[in-house]
Amino acid sequence: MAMTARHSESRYGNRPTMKDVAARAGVGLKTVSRVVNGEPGVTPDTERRVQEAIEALGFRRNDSARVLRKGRTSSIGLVLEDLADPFYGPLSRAVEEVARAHGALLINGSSAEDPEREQELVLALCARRVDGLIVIPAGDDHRYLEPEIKAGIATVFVDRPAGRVDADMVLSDSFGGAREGVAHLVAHGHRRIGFIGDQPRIHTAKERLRGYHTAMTDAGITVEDSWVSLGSTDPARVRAAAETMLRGPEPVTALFAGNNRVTVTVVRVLAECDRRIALVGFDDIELADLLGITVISQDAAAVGRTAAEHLFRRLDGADHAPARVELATRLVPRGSGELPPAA
Amino acid sequence: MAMTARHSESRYGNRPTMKDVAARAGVGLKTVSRVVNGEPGVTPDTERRVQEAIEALGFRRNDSARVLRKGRTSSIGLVLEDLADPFYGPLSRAVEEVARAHGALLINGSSAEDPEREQELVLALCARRVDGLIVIPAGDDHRYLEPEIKAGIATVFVDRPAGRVDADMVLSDSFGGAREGVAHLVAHGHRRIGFIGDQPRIHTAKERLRGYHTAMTDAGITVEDSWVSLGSTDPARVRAAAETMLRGPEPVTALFAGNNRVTVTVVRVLAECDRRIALVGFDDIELADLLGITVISQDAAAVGRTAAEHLFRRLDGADHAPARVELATRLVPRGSGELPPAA
DNA sequence: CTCGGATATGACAACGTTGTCCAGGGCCTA
DNA sequence: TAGGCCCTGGACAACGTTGTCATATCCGAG
Repeated sequence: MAMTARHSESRYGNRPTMKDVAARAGVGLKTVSRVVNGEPGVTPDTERRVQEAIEALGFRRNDSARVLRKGRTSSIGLVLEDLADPFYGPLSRAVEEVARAHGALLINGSSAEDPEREQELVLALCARRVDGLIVIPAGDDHRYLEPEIKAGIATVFVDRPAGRVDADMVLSDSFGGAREGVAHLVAHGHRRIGFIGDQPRIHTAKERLRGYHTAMTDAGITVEDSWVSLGSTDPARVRAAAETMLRGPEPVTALFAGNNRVTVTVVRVLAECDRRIALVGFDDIELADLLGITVISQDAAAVGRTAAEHLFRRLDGADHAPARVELATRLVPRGSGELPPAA
Repeated sequence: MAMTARHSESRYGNRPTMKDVAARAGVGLKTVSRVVNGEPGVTPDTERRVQEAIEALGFRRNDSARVLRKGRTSSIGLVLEDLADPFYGPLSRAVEEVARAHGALLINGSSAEDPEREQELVLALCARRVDGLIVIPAGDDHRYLEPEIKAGIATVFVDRPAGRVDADMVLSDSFGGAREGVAHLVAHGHRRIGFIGDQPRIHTAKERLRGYHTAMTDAGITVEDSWVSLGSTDPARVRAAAETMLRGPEPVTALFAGNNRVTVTVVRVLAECDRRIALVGFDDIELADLLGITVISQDAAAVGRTAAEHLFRRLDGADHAPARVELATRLVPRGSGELPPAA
C-alpha cells in the first residue's frame, strides 16, 4: 500500500488555500485571513472553528501570494565571496541575527570572486524583490545595480567599495591595518620584509599593499620587487612565492601575509623552514593563539552586524546621503611578529 | 538638488511591470512575457522594441508573481545550527553549489541549537514554498513537518536523524568514528581515557558517547563516571571538565573530544598542562596538522553535497522509499593521538 | 482565387493573498 | 420601539505574472 501520492496535478502538491479553509470552517475567505494574521474583529468561537480547519487541512499561508499583495518580502540578500571561508561564516551569521531581529530571512550566495556570477546572483535576488542587499563586491563596476537601487532596493556594500555607484559601504581599514602590521615588523628590527597578497584587482588587496609600501617608505626602506608577490591565494602559488623569498643570498627575514588563506599557507611553509622567520598575517585564524601567530584582526561579526544595521536603518526610512563606515583593525601580538631577524 | 525620491507611494518603489513595458513598446502584455522568458514566436523586430522598453524602464521581472503562477520557487532552504561554525560553512557552500547547478537559490537559517527556533525557521521556509528543505535537526520531534512533506516539500535531514518522521537522511558515522578514535588511544597504551562531549540530547553526541563506551568495553576497560563529561560546548564548561579529569590521584592519560569546539578548548587546556596528554578530536580543524592534533575527520562538504544531490533527485521525481545514507569518517593521525600515557 | 495551415500577437482568466467597502445583526439609548 | 452605533463577516478587486485560447496575418498549393 505504499503507492499513491505524487501524481497530483496541481502545484504545491495540492496545498489547501484559505478558500479551502474558509469552506471547511463555514466562514468567508477574509475571515480566515484575519485569523491567520491575528487581525482583530473575529469572535473567539469563529476563530476556533477556523483554527480547527487550518489544523485539519494542514494549511500554511502562501507567502508568495502575500508578498505579491504586500510588496515586502521580509528577506534580504547577502552576496559574498565564499561561505566556506572562515571569515565569511561569522559575518553571515551576524547579518542573519540582525535580519532575524527584524523578522527577515537571509538568502545568501557565493560569487566565487567572479564578477559575472556576482551580477547574476544580485539580479536574481532583485527579481525576488528582496527588501535589501548586502554585497561583498567581486567586480568593480556596479552600475548594473542602478535601476534596482533607484527602484528602492536598499543596498550596502561591504569589505570593498562599490564600483561607479553611490551607496552605503562598510569597510575595514585595510590600509591602516597593513601599515601597522608592517611597522610592527620594522620595529622589531626587520628591513627585508616580504609581502604576499591577493590579486591587486581586489580593493582590499590593493589597500593592504599600499599600507605595506607606506610603512616601508616611512621606515626609509626601499622595497625590492622580489619582496612582493601578488596573485591568487591558491596554496601552490603562495607556497612558491614564499619559498622564493626565503631563498637566495638576501632572503627576507619577515613576511606579511595579505589575508587568512595566505597566512595559513605561509605558516605551513615556515613550519618546514629551519630559520625563524617573523610573520604577521591579515585576518585572525582559529587557533592562531596556540600557534603564536601575530595578526591584524578584523572583527567579521562586527562588520556583518554593522552592515546589516545600516541596511535596516535604510529600510526603516533613513534618508541621509550614502555613508562610508570604516572599522578599525587591531594588532594582536602573539609571538610570530615579535621574532627578531634571523641571522 | 539632492532631494526627491523615496516618497513613492506604491510598493516596490514604483517598479515598472510588464504592462508598462508593453505600453511603451506598443505591444501586448503577453508578448513582453514571451520576450522576457525567451519563448519562441516573436519577430526579431518586435523583440527589439520590447528589449528597448525594458532597458529604458529598468524593468525586472517580479519573481513573486511568477512563483504564484508557476508554483515553483527555485529555491531551497537549509536550516543548520550555526553558520559561523567552521563545520557548517563548507557544508552550506557545497549545498549552494549543487543548488546553483539546478538553478536554485539557497536560503539559510541558523537554529542556534534551539528546537523552537528550528521549527519557526522551517515553517517560515515552508510558507515561502521553498521547493526543498535540508535540515540539521536541533529538536527531536519533527512531526510538525508532516503536512509540509505530504504537501510536497522534499526534505532531507542531515547529520542527525529526523524525529518521528519518515524522511531521507544523510549522516556521518559518529558511532564508528568515535569508537575508532578511542580504540586508537587504547592501542597506544591508554586505559584511563576521558570523554568530553556535547549535550546527550543531540544525536551525534549520543552516538559518539556510545562509540566511546563500546571501544572501552571492547578493550575490557570499565569506564569510571569521572571520565565522562557531557554538556554544552561552552569553553568555560569544557575547560572545567578537562581540568577536573586531569587533576586528582588518578588522572586520565588521554582525552577524546566530542566535536570541533570541544577540541579547540581542550587543546588550549593541554597547552597549559605540563604533562603530555594524548588527544583525539572528532571533526577536523583548520591548522590541526600544524598543531599535530589527531582527529576523526568527516568531510563537511561531502555531507552537504550528498544531501543536496538527494534532495534534487527527489525534486526531479525520484519516488523510492526514504533512504538513510551514512558517510564514513576517517582517522587522521597527527601526533596527539599517538602519545603514550604520561607517567 | 481560395483554402489550409503555419506564425505572430493579444485578450482574458487564474494563481492565493490582502485591502476596501458594505451588509447584517445585536445592543444601547432616547 | 425607533434610531444609531459597533461589531462581525463576506464580496470583490487588485497585486504581476503565465497558460489558454482566439484572432489576425501571411504564405503557398491547388
